[in-house]
Order: sequence, then C-alpha cells, then structure tokens
Amino acid sequence: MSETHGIRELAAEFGITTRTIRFYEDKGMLRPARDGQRRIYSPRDRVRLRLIMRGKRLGLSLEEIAELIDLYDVDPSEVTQLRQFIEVIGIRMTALEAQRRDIDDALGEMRRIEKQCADLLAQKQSQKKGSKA
Amino acid sequence: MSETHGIRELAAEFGITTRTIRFYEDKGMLRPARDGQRRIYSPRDRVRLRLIMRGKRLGLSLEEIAELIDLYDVDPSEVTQLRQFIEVIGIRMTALEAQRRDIDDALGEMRRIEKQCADLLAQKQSQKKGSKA
DNA sequence: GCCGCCCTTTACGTTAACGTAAAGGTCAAT
DNA sequence: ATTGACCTTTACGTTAACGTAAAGGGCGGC
Repeated sequence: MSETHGIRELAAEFGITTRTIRFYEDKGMLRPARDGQRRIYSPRDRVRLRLIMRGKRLGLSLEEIAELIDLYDVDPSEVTQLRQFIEVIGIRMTALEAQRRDIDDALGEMRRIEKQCADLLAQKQSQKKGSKA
Repeated sequence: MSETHGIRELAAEFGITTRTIRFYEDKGMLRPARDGQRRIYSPRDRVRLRLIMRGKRLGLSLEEIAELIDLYDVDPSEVTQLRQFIEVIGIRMTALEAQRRDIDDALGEMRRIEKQCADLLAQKQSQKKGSKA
C-alpha cells in the first residue's frame, strides 16, 4: 500500500533522466525522503513532479515553476499572506489567460491555413480528373 | 505612406533590444531590406516579428518558431508538399490543444485555491468581528 | 569473492538565447 | 571639423537547464 518509488521508476514514468530529478531537488523543488542515502519518493513528490512537468509544457522557467508550486502549499494562517497570495494568483491567472488567447489565435490561423490547403488540394484533384476525362 | 521602420523603432515597439532582432535575422527568421548597410523593416517583417514573439510567449524554442513561421509562407504548388503541410499543421495543432488543456487545468486549480483563500479570509474576518462584539 | 545493477556525490561540458563590449561607418547639426 | 545619434560587424561573456563522466557505496545472486 505504501506508494513510494525509487528515482529510476519516477524518471521512467515521466520520461526524464535521474539527473533531471536530482537537479530539481538541488533547486529545492523536490524534497524526497531518504532510506540511508537512497531517495524515496512519496505520492506527494510525484504530484509535485507532475506540476513541474506541466509548468515546463507551458514554457515557464524552473524559477517560475518553483514559485507557483510554492503557492500550492503556503500555510494559510496569516491574513496578510492570504491577501498577497490571492493577488499573486490573480496575476498568474491573467498571464495564463493571455497565453490561452495566444493559443486560440494560433489555432485559428492554422485552421485557416489548413482549410486553404485542403481547398487547394481539392482543386488540384479535380483538375487531374478533368485532364483524364 | 511607406510603412517601413528602423531597427530601433521595431525594438521599442516590441520591447526587445536591437541585438535580439539582429540575432533573429542571423537565425534566418527575418530578412529585412537594406538601405546601404542599414536594415529596413517592412510591415511584413513586423508581422513576422509578432509571430516570433507570440511563439516565445507560448514557450516555443526559436527553432520551433522558425519552422512554424515557415509554414505560413510555403508556396502551395506541389501536392505532396500540401499533404505533408496539412499533416505537420495537424501535429502542431494537437500540441497546442494539449497546451490549452494544461492551461485550463492550471486555471481550474488556481481558481479553486483562490476560492479557498477567499473563504478562509472571510472566516477570519467574521471571527475578528465576533471577538470585538 | 566477485559481478552486475542500482544508487550516490562531485564536477566539468554543452546548448540556446541572448548581453555586452570593441571598433568603426554615416549623416545632420553646431 | 567635431560632436552626437544612429547604425554596422565581430567576438567574447553569461545564464538556465540540464548532459556526461568520474569515483565510489550497498546488495542480491552465482
């Protein structure tokens, strides 16, 4: 039942190298338990790694990702911290929404181009047919 | 009426340095005209630069961006090229859609956390009031 | 006891995407 | 003609995010 993993397992699961995982630990983004010297990764560590990978897919730097992840486990005891927290999250969300718009724009253009190509293809096909008939 | 620009203007408009613009040219991503030695940027060049910046916001490497931009001005004369083209665009679109999902996931989580914080804040406020009454 | 496999730390190497500095050309204004 | 504001090329420097190699410990199997 104890859902723990070795570093090699985790690396395989995420398609990265052990070096990369240790590097993220160096950067303070992971804090696996230890069995002697060996690193032991809990489900919680896996979640963190998943968040890191998603951040990378979004084009964030490791530094930005670290900040974001830290957001997830701020202890919500101080009110001023909570306020700042909400503000930071708001900023981040605005950025993400802008990125979403960028993606939608790009997708729109690509669909347009794709259609143009398809139309051109159809034209050429009918021309071919015509030449045979 | 001739909508051309010097390198300095363009840099200011996009919030980047002239070095960066020349760097992109080195990489074959821009091909400004010349007046003697000076670079002259056409509206077309500006569009390209806009595409580059958007690609960067999406976390793409300059190499990926260059490929994508080249997609926009492939000459659609060969049918096999058109087919390949449509395929490549499809792959790119799939990737962008995945990235969109990542963003939506992240936004969802952040909204959840934001709400949690807001609720906590509200709780603390009412507690404060209660202690004063 | 030794082999092979996994793990560890330490440290130098590499690539992308520029930054920064050096050395110089051009042109308008003073 | 010299200053200042641009522009140019060339080239070395820098940072992030790892890769890669060296040197070694722990352990189950033969």
